[in-house]
Amino acid sequence: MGRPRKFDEDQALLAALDLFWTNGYDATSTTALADRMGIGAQSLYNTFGDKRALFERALEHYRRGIIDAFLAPLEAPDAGLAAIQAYFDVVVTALSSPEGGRGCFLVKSTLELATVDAAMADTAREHFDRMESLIAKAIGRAQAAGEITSSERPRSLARHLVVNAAGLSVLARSGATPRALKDAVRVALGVLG
Amino acid sequence: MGRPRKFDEDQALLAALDLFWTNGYDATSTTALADRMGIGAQSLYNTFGDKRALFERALEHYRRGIIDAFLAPLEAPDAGLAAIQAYFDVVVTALSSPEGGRGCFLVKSTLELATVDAAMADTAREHFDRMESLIAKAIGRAQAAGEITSSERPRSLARHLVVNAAGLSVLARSGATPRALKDAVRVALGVLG
DNA sequence: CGCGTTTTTGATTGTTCTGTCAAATACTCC
DNA sequence: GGAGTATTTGACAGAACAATCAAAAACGCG
Repeated sequence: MGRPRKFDEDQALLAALDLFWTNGYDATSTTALADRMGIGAQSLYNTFGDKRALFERALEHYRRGIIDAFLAPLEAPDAGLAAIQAYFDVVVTALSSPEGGRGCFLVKSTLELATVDAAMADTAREHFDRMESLIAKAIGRAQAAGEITSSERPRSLARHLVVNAAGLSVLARSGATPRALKDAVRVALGVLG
Repeated sequence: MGRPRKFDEDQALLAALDLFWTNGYDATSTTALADRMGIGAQSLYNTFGDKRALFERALEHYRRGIIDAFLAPLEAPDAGLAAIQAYFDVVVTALSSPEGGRGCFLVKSTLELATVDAAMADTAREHFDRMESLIAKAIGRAQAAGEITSSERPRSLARHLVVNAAGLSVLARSGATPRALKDAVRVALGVLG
């Protein structure tokens, strides 16, 4: 039924994510989006609704596709110290890649939109809460296993690590060297003892 | 000579800063700026050049007026551990205020513009380098004085604290509670030993 | 008072923005 | 092969955008 699509929806979504990621929401025009996605304006609106809906689809895609992959080690039911270290290793490696200077898309979007857009603010809070919770659980297990000697509450330590994860994105976007990021992470993880 | 200005330049600049801070560069229209500054469009262009120049004036004002005040304790020639603690105390307090949820204007601007604007990228790098350097010096003094027991290099510890300072802005903007921010800072400063 | 100077005012430029319209096109099902 | 349906195409509407123009207004100075 109907004329078939000439483009792949996921691929177009990835192209949109890429553009939003580099330029931000406001600085990305629907024309530039359609061009980069390789489709016409009407196809964009038919398929994704409007610019805002497209952005949310892209952000959702990022959360499910990229963030979830990063957090995977921490989702394991027996995640402990090694999972935390693995997470930060992967993050620093990603931020050190040629494209890594863009930092985390969710962090960028939060800073651009959270003060004026309730949906974005909710997404941001949800994300950071989830991270804090995952890390806190891993820390609790690691403390029980004696991998971590710090007697701080798991939640406090987790909050510290979440702040560090977010800060890394900012520093990466401001041109910090991979060496500087590694340095910061080593010290940050040092508090676990 | 000539017709006198009806507005105060610094006051107008503060209004512009406030708007850029809340909405970001791209999402702030020149019309909205002129309205908030209480002047006509032509006065804006006469006085500040164009939107971009106005933004840079606002950012400069922020750096000199606000950031410098925050960093003042660290500028003292004998700044040590207490100065570092004082800096983070003030930052957390500011971020916990009603308006603090906006986070640091420089951090926000960096994430919005640094990947597409070389001048902004330079400013960001310069700022974080300066912070790192100031904190590293204070740490060096504190280590010499025995206030800090960590044997990590001052630069590594400083990098860690810079990442934390940046991360606090992100978390504040995403709605983290003052308690969470304090928690994170306490742990972050704990590495100094 | 009137001249030169600077700012304000209000209209207006040309561009870009998001989103839509109508017609042409390409498929499936009957 | 024709009917029905969904997509593409190219043009385009209306609003908002950054920036400018020309004339009126408000001062200091002679």
